[in-house]
Amino acid sequence: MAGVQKAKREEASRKLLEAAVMCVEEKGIDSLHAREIARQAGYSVGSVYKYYDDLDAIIMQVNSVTLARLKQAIGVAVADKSDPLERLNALAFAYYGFAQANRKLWEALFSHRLPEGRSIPDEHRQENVALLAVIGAALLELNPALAPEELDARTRTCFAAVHGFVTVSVERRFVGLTGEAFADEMTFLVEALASPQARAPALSSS
Amino acid sequence: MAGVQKAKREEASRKLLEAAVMCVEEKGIDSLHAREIARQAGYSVGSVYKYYDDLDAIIMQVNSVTLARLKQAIGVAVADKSDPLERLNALAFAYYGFAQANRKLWEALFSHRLPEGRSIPDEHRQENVALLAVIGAALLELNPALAPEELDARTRTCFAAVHGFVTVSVERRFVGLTGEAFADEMTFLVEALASPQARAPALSSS
DNA sequence: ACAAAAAAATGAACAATGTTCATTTTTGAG
DNA sequence: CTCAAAAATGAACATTGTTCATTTTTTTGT
Repeated sequence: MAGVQKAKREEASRKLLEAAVMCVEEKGIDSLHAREIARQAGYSVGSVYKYYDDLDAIIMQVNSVTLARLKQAIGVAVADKSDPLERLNALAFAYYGFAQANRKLWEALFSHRLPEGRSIPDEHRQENVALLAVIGAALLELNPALAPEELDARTRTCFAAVHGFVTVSVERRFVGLTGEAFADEMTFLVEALASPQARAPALSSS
Repeated sequence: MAGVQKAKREEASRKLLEAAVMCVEEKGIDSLHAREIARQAGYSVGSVYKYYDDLDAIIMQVNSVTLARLKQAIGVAVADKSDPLERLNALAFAYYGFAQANRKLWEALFSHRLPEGRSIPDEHRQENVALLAVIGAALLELNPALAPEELDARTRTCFAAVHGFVTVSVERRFVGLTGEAFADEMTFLVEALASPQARAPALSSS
């Protein structure tokens, strides 16, 4: 019966990761503890460290799961939109909807800072690039004259601005906006960002 | 010699807070430890808990200090600008400059989530209101037709969008923009947000 | 000025948690 | 079937937040 070891390895790391995701979903990243992960997965503490270097490594994997789910949610939201502005709007609302519906996972994704030396794994960067590509494509449609570097910069700007808007809304750091006002503002933001060429010329008064 | 106790109390809580601020500045919020605060302040661990309920309480105080400094920096940057758009731009760049120059304090300000039950102290909200007032005033000048609630919502939107742009840039979560491209994008963002009335009418398609 | 009470300060102790590793249990190869 | 390799365990250690009995300092009443 060869192959049992491999199966065990895979099952263990999978179950541990699933348990970690559940922990974060339920109690937030600050309550993610090795012993609790082990307990929920049905293993002992030691096994956690057999499959993951440390808790930071697990958090990164949890964040990968979150990113995959986000990508999925966004893909669905954008799928049937042919108009680029409409697509950007759908994207922004999907982003917000995901953050709202997966608050703790989403917070973990953006609030976790890794210790001094380590940097974000390429896998994460790649996931983000995929997300940015959707924005970039829509912006280019709306704005065919943009040079590649400009498009790239603008894409990041748009993402960052919407990300900030969503963050402030979701985390309720300040008084949040009510449903309708929120939607109006989000739409305003997206339109303001999306179509710079439609703007009146800048004021000449210095 | 009455009054020694009061002086001691004040000195102790001040020194402890100063030590905490230094700890965060140097090593970041995740390395803020009660024993280290006590050591740097010249007290024992117990005294930390005599003057502050727990580390969360200290972090809040540290964040208050940061907010005060931010307010100061912004006030200076905005002081001599009479043109509202120029003022908004200066505000945004000052915000970024502060975040960049006080990275760890700034990260502590926005990455610290308090445990489930507790909420942000009114003092913090007030500090933020002061910041938002500067934005609101400029927006109103640019856009006198805005009703109070609209102005309020728009103010928060503008703050949140710039905040997001600054956050993404400062935290280098994705590839950051270089100096000049950054400044261009920031200016674009501020202008796009500031003058909605100058925009072309929304597309009627759909 | 002195003694007792109140306040300030201490640091040992406890609990929770990240992490390691010697030991035990399970699996694979010959 | 035997034994080496892998998987799994859980005791043990270090760090850290937090508490509290004890000690030191200050105030108050006489």
